[in-house]
Amino acid sequence: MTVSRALRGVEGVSEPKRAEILARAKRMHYVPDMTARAMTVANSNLVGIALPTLFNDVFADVLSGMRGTFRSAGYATVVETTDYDPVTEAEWVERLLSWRPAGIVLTGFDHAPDVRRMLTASNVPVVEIWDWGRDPIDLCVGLDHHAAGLSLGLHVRGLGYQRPAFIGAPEGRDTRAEARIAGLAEAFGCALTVARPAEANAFEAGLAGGKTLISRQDQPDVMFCLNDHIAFGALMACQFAGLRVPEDMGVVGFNGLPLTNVLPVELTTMITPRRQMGILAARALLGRAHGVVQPRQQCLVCTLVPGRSVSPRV
Amino acid sequence: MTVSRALRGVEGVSEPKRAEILARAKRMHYVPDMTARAMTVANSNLVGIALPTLFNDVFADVLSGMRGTFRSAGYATVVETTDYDPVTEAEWVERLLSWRPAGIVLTGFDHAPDVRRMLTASNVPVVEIWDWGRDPIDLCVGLDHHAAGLSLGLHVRGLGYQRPAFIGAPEGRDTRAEARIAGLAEAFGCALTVARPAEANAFEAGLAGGKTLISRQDQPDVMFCLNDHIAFGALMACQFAGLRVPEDMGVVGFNGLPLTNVLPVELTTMITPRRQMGILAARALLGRAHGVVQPRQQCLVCTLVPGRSVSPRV
DNA sequence: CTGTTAGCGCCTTCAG
DNA sequence: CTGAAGGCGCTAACAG
Repeated sequence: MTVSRALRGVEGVSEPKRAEILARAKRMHYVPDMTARAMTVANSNLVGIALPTLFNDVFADVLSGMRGTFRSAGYATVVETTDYDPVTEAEWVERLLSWRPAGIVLTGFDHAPDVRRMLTASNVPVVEIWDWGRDPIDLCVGLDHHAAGLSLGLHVRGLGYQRPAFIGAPEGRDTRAEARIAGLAEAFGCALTVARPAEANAFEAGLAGGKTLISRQDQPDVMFCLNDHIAFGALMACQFAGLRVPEDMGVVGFNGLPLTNVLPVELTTMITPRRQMGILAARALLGRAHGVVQPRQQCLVCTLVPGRSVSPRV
Repeated sequence: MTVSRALRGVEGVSEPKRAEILARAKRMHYVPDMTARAMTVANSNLVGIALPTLFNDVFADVLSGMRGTFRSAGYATVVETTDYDPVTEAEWVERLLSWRPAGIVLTGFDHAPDVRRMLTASNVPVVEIWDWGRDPIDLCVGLDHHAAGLSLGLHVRGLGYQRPAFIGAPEGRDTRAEARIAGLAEAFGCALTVARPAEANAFEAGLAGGKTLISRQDQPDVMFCLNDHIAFGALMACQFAGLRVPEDMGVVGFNGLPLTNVLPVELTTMITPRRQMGILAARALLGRAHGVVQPRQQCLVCTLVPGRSVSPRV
């Protein structure tokens, strides 16, 4: 018992004894058993995180922020990628719950029906990230994608563009895109032509989507892209088609990744506070786990970055 | 006890009873407690994976392959990123061991001194990936980076290039680069000019490194890059400097990412079997955990992809 | 096929 | 400040 106290750094052990215990533990390479500890305290220091994908650096940034915060608070993180599939997510949540996690982070609001029930029943703190504005299971730290679309749309429309198009992901794979498209449509006062290339890789999807849109009868004059990777592919599609950017075609990205600092044409995009979102989500979860009342929803601001990939129309 | 057997799907429960148990468990939202199970069997179904980074899609590919294999075998994965820091890795290994993992995957051979001792003492199966050819802790599934460098070097030298340079990561951040550089040097029979830009982001590092090399007195005639992202940055540096690729400057990447299918100049690169490496590493670990004897080292082959970013010199 | 016994390693509670 | 008792939820081993 004294050993347990000493190793945990709890009050109530004399200094000499504590020192001796620590020394011996080190000498015999003693490793405490977290599974046993988790069982007695009925609550581990594990946090589960479900992200749609780790490709393209976007959620890798979010994760990086979260992980740093959790780690310095002494929590271990278990990451799963769902590939935007609610069923995968639900299965993972179920398995994760059996580990008695201290908290769970999910991406977006689109979950399998069971998930909400399982989570509320389990009474584990939950944070939903990235999306914002709908009814969260517990807490939410995200972005207003509709507002982001609206803001981008107003900026670009103000430059004189009139025939907006959107390059996104395959149907149902990312509902944030729908909110963004709605915001853009509101800004332009018209529906957008939407390309949903099937390519799994974002660069290739951008290239394919760009080609599709360029070859349309009613060629758009600006292509909004789901993310910067797709925007790069779209830029290349313009180049291959002999279209000048921004004179013949505008291109707009999303996320403000470092990639955009290296492109041949300075990309108009919107910086998403990914790392900060991770940090705030982690803090919210930790606060919640420690019984501190948290705001139910936090909406982070995005920053428009005007580049040369759109310019005033004549 | 019968419940335990039924829920685990073990032999020796009558069909009606099993059905009833499953139904009741479902109805009452019963979730088995993995911490308790892990404690009794003294071995969880958790696999720990340490990767240097999840940015740039390279290790995300490896991870994707591993995860699929582990998942279908019923194992959960815990991923940590070390940012190429052996100390971070060591701390993580220590924490992980307290969860009694079924296995551990590490990247490369450069570990803190403690790590090897802790792992051999713990008797947990270990696979080291990505690198190859040194003395593994337990098992190894990787690439021969020296051979890859040699092969790329011979190809490019055969085209008539004579002044090779390399754009890599900051000192000590990636020892695989050293092996690759050595292979290149062997192919060219001369030392390479090496740029180690400090930029954290690979695209920006490539741009900065390319600029540095281009502005040198003894300008190289070909730039080998640590990875395709850096190669893209280097391509942009050439474009900004008014150098034609491949006429004035050759550029060579590494990894064969989808990105290379979208570049303005078809990039000469080397495909690394990342996903396959993940799958094989996972299989090796699972086999080991089930007592099947595994080859101590597996070396996967890379595939040279000749592109137009280097061409025969006149 | 079903159930009983015992113990995994730790921590809460309560006595010295 | 230190230790003894008991139990967390599960399963291996052993009866019935």
